[in-house]
Amino acid sequence: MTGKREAKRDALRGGLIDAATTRIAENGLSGLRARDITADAGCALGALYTAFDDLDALIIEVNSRTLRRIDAVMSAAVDGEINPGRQMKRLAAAYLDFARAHPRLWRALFDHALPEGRAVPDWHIEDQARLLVHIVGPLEKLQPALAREKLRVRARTLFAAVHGIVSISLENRFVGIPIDTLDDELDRFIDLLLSGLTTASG
Amino acid sequence: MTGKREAKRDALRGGLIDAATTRIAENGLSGLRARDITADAGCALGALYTAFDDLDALIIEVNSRTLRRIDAVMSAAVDGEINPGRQMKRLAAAYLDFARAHPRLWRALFDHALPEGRAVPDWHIEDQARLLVHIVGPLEKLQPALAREKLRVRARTLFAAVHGIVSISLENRFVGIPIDTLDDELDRFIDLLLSGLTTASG
DNA sequence: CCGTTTTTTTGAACGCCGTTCATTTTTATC
DNA sequence: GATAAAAATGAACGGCGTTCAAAAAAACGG
Repeated sequence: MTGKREAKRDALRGGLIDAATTRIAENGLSGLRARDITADAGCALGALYTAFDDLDALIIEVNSRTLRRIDAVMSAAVDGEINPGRQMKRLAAAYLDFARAHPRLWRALFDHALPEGRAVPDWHIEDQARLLVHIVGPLEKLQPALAREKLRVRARTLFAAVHGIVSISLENRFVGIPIDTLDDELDRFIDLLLSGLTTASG
Repeated sequence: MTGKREAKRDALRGGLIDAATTRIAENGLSGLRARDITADAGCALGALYTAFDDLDALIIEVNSRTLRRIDAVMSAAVDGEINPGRQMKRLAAAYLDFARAHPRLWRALFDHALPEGRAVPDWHIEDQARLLVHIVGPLEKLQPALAREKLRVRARTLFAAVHGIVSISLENRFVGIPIDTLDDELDRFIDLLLSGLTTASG
């Protein structure tokens, strides 16, 4: 029974991730406290540091889960749609929907920054990069001439643009948009991009 | 000499804003400490709280200054250029340039969030909104049919899109772009928007 | 099963942070 | 220059992430 200890350790890690996820979803990243998480998870304060290097490492786990959830809704969004333009629109709408449904988990993805020197683990960068694959699909149908690497960069640019719109809207920066016109506004914006993508050569 | 006290108070406020600005520019918002600021400004720790409600209020002052600086470079960017499309490109380039030249001050604008309940002062919202005016100018030449309110919303959307691209690039999210291709990539993106803006009716 | 060793868990304690407030120092008034 | 009003001071407070000596649990040999 060597696996007994491993299982216990994994259960502890899972419980802590669950507790942290709930706390972030309810109070946001800035309201996250190690003492609250461990109390919710039913373990001692110090236990957190036996399961993770520090609070940042735990947050990265939560964010990784969130990215996988977004990955799933984006996959579902394009399912059954062949037209690349409409795929783009569905992807943007799915992203907006997720952000609106889980604003604090979604914000935690971008609010969390490691202290000065430390680097984000490669596997978590990979979690992020996976989202771009959804954009690359329709994009290469719209711009078949684009080379592989250019395609990745362009996909990131388009994702970033949509993210910026969703982000600044949900944060209510620069005077708020009525929330129900946001869907339309984003849809119009994708139209704008598609119009450019189909006429320009890249 | 009733104004003596006011002058001293203003000098203290100014010194603290200067010190905080330098600290943020060098170490970022997360490395900002009340004790460092007051030491740099040559006053006691408690003095900060006689000049400002709290650290957040001081940060808002720094951010307000930064917004005015961005406002200035955006004004300068369109100066002498009449073509609205080229104005758009210059505005985007100016924004990117500022962000790249002062990354930590620029990031502080978006990283700083007040604790749960508290609202951003109206005058600071106004500082933010002023940036959008620069976009509204060329945009209404490109889409004269757009109504006043729609114009403001659309300007915000375009700003947000550009901001998202700059933001995600400078933070090196989703695998980094070679930094020298970022200018090109942003320029291409504005081309895409312009192509859409001039063909679509909005 | 028990005694012994090894591993894991625990939570009091540490150092650092923003903020406060009794005290001291400076400024204003007569 | 004496007195009153205002402002500046920095030690002290409560709360935070993190550590670590001590306690508890698990593993092992007989």
